[in-house]
Amino acid sequence: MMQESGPETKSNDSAVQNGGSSGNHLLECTLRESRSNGETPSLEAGAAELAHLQQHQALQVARQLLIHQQQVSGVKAHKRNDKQPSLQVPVSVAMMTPQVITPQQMQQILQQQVLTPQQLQVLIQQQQALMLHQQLQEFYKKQQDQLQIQLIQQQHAGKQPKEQQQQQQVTTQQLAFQQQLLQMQQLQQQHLMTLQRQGLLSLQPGQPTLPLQSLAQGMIPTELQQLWKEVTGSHTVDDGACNNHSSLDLSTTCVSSTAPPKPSLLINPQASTNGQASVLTPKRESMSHEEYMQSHPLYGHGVCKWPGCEAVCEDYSSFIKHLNSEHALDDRSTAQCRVQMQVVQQLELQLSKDKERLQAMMSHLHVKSTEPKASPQPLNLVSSVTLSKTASESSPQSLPHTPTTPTTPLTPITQGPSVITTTSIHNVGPIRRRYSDKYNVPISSDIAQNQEFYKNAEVRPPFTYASLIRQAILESPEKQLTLNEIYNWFTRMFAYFRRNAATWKNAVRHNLSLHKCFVRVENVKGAVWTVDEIEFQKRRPQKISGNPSLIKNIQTSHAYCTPLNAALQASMAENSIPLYTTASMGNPALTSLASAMREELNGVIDHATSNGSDSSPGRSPMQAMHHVHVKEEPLDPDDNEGPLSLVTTANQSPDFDPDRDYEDEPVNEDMD
DNA sequence: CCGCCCGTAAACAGAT
DNA sequence: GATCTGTTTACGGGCG
Repeated sequence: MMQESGPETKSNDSAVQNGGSSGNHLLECTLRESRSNGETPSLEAGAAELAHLQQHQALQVARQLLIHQQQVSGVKAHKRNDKQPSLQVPVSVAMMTPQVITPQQMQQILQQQVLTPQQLQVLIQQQQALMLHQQLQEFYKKQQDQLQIQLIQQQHAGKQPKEQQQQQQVTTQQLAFQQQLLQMQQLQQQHLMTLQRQGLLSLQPGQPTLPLQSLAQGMIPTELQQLWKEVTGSHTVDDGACNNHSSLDLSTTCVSSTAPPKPSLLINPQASTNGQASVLTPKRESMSHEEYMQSHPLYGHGVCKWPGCEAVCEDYSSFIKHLNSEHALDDRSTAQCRVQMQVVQQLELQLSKDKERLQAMMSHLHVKSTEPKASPQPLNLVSSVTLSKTASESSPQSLPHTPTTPTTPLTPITQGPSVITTTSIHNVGPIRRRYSDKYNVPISSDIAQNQEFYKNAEVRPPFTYASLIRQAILESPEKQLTLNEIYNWFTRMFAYFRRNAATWKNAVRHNLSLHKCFVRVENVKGAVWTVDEIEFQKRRPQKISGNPSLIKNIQTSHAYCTPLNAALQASMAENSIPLYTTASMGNPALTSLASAMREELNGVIDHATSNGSDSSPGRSPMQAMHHVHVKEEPLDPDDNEGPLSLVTTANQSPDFDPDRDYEDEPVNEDMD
């Protein structure tokens, strides 16, 4: 791991001359930056100076809020790098440099493999936040310039008039400034709110300050509160320990932080006078021990945060009193606690699912995660995901990755996000039929479109051996292959066939012999196999082509033909969690999370009316999947044409080493 | 229930 | 003799 945050921070520190040794580096830096950007060094007019000071203070407060969101993960990781080493470096890099990372830089980071999936996610989110921040700063700068121009104009033009006039003018100016300040603040608040709603703030894995309650309060209060009321009937009772633990568990699970839970980012600076929030602000040092101890995860904004309670408690002691009286240990609170645990479990599950997804995505991009993987033996994607009937105990370790990831990536990253978002996911349908034969092109187009996916994810292709063999032969220049060449095609094209060689090779031979469509042709140097297309077309009578119900045979039998999204979808479905996609970046539909929890708790799946969205091609892959899952859309045999944008290189990627001895991997390797 | 398809396992034989 | 190649049989699951 590279440790770039150190020098970066130091340079910033040394540059700060204005006595701001409070450790608030980012704030200082940002302010310094803004100052150096457009600020006239000296404004002599007293009133104007005052106004400017006010403006600056307001800006400072506003910026503080903005910067805070970056600080939370960045600085904290920096300060407690002993606790969060994994998050420290890249995040700090991103945070210390108030710039949006260029695609090249991002790619470099990816290629250097310094990012864990969590870090990557954090980074992306922070980049978005940063971009917003930059836009805001531009706006502020303009505003500042405008203000300064006005100030200077006032200064120069106001020399001659009477003092009274001047004062009046100053007052007017002040009012105007204040209005502008207010406007800016409001704008900033709006941005913050937007960020928050989009989950960019509170869903950051690196942000240790937003446990579930914060989510509930800050994000979708009505949803969650109502959910609680629906589930629990009403509210009351318990000592809060259980709930507390659940939330803490969640937070620690998510971000490995021991920081006490705190309410979500406070928009209103006034609200920061509430003791809890001070942890997030530069005032933290000044917070007394007593105040700190009064930061109860169930208490915030003068309200009891026990789910469904919302009782107003004037102070901490009254809250404690309320807690002990209303939320004492009894059946109801125990039940609530259980529900809360379920909520937390679902969130954790969701997290692990997203981690898996990220892993698969990164695998697809040939990016090896630096995240430590405890399991030495490569776990099949399918086995780890699809077979997750016991997904609740699926550990993040069982993440799918490709141990046989080719050593020479063919710059797949340059293909951009469209590779992963649209194609692989859409085309590799959840309830994938085994494309055999008759469906004309699907197999070739599917393989071509998902080439990278199949090459790197150990997912069984949803085709029969016969179809695959035929495809291999037809892809060859002379439409003929030796058995060994067929083997090589399998291992080259599909990561899945780099294991259990004895099994699938036997199957290949079996199929070659069994099906009349495969014709063995004696050659000078041995024998080659060709395809008798007529026989091949004869193989399957017409009945299949019009029968889409075959599509389930894989999922229901061995569940090995379901590629990534299918697996995830299945896994999510099994756990009644709809996928909210973080891959779509920007709108992780939190309402769906709430509805997911509701479903989980009620044991009812009723998504059909969730958004009433039709199956427009513009929907996200996950939405599409969800749609499929919910409505059991019959799969059109031609459905794989979809909004595909992945056009992987038609030529075969040389990222597979045919000399490598894939076939000698022990068969029992996956017998775990 | 039957027949078909498919995947898997395995026995066997011939060639290298 | 070991391995590869090719054939054949058997079995079980899914599905119509």
